[in-house]
Amino acid sequence: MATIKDIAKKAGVSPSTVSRVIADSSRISPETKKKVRAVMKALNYQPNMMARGLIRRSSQTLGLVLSRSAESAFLNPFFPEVIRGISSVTQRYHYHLMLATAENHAEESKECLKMWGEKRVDAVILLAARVNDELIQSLVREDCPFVVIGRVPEMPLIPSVNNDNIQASYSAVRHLLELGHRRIALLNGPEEYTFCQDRYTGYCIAHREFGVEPEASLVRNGSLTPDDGYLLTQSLLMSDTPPTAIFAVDDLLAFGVYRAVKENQWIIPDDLSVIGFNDDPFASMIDPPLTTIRIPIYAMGVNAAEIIIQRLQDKDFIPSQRILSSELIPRKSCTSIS
Amino acid sequence: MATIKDIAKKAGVSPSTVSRVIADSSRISPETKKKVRAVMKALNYQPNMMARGLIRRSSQTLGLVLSRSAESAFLNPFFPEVIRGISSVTQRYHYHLMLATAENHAEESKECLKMWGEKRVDAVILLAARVNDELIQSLVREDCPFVVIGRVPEMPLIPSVNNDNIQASYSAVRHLLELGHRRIALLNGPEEYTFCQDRYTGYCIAHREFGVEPEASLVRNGSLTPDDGYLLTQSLLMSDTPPTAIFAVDDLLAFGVYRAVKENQWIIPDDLSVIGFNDDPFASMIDPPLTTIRIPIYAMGVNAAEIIIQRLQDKDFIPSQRILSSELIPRKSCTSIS
DNA sequence: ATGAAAGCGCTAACAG
DNA sequence: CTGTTAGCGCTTTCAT
Repeated sequence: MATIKDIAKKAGVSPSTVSRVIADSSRISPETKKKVRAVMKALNYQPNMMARGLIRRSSQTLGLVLSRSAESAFLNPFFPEVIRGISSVTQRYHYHLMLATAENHAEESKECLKMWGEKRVDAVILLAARVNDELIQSLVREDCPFVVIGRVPEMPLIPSVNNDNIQASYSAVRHLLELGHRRIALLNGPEEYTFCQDRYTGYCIAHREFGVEPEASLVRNGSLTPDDGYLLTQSLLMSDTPPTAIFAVDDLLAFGVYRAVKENQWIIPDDLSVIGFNDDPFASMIDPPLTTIRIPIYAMGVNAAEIIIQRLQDKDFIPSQRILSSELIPRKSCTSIS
Repeated sequence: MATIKDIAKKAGVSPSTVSRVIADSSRISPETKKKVRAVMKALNYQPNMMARGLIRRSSQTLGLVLSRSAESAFLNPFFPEVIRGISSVTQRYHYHLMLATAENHAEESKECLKMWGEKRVDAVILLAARVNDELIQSLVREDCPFVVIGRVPEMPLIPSVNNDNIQASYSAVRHLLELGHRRIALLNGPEEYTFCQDRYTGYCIAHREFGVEPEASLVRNGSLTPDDGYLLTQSLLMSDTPPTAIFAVDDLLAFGVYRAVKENQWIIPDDLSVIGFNDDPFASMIDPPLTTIRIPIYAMGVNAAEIIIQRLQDKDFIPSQRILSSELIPRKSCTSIS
């Protein structure tokens, strides 16, 4: 492996000159540059990032932290898509991406802090389904630049990117209310997830706007799985006054709804309108195609990476909290009430 | 940030002693160790990996390379799952994982070679849907340790992990043949993907074993999408002698088959038996539940990481080619021919 | 059992 | 415009 010294010797200059050529310093004569670059090419020289990073105190690397819980929560489309978004930016800025996975919250924090402490990364991106206050505190304390994808405590200004869960949920429920529905069930995920809290909030706001008081018995929590969607729907349909519509905070839950409905010989949308969330690939394939909400996952990755890289380059860049808007995708699973 | 010198000073020893304590050298007295460790804890010391890596010539990092094309090919479950498998191993061995994504083959190779050339990674794992001979050659030439997930040229012994595509495809088709089917269509993916070639091979072997010559008109290629599954099936069903069974090399294709069949008022499995591949989460949710093949994605990640880390630790460890077996998951989409 | 010194490959004053 | 020098934080002979 050729080092800067090898290049220097072969080109008949000093190592510092080579270093300056690498940095494309303006105080090196064009001829020298050309000569040095020729040698670099000939020897297939590539700077050693450990040496360079050591002195520059930068690894040009971003860490992405996702706990096992986040993986299962955000499930399918989220994970690859957000990474694609992040990568597109890291590539553009010649940054790199390091992944830290963990089985649980404690591990997650440990891994993350370690990456930073060992100087493997210049900053981290947190994929946070729930508020991991402890980690956030530590990161702040240790002076590690970071950005959160998800909702964060509002008081201290923590850079973050999120989709508009409240607004999105509001539009879904409003859509149902406008179709005349008044008994709208909410199939929600675990309460500790911030996006579930937010989607619940949107559900309530829409109701109040239409002068309808949200009914506690119509709000159910479960895990974000088809099985729980199925179970929850079963019990809902069995009740004395079943809902005429269901808003599921995840398409996977909605798929469970479909199964329960079919088993009860009901028809979607005639007997029950359904809206999901996420626009899972299967949402358009199921019968009838599921009305759902599409969130800008790729863009969230892009924004998160941009925020943090900007923060890294401008020392006094003020990182923002960005909220990206989602989109209601109307398909065939909703109808107006007769 | 505390350095080894700070620790040394505070503990009243030399830097080299601290270094030995970190390495848990046997030639340091227990008391000294205890004392030094106490100081390390007090100052929250963490070794700087750039410095350590520079001298040890190792980043303790694995690179994972996946091209844009691979992402869309392996689609959904593959990506997160294989990463989970890899991570479980990297964590165990205190390695780290760096991701390199790219928009195309050329970029992919460039990024990969760069990670290695700059010494950001000690080795790389290739997620290869098609043989990228050029990259493999370069890696060999540059002496970069690597392992491929997918099929590789057999001649030079390249460490790799793959699932048994031929065998898996063979069992699926054999299953159909045993049920009495003789006109079995193959919905295949792009021919350049090695796994598609292999699944075609398995298809042929099963046929020959049953004394049936595979019929060219029953073999169709498309992209691995529901849309192409739909289109291909349409044309198949329209033909004079439609198949009685379809083997789709990906569940996504199979979902398209379902749509076409339904549109033609046929019934699965009564009028047409269907087998998919991958055991996508939806395979069990669709109606009727899809018989499919489950491949050990997580285990493939584990094996790939293990092979390469072993290779890194034992200089003369001979890396193997491992083929992991898949499993036919019988559900409700197949029946014997009347 | 511990310390001193050299150096991994690079950058960045400081000279000239 | 270019070279010399001094480290970045760590490991590792080589002494003692």
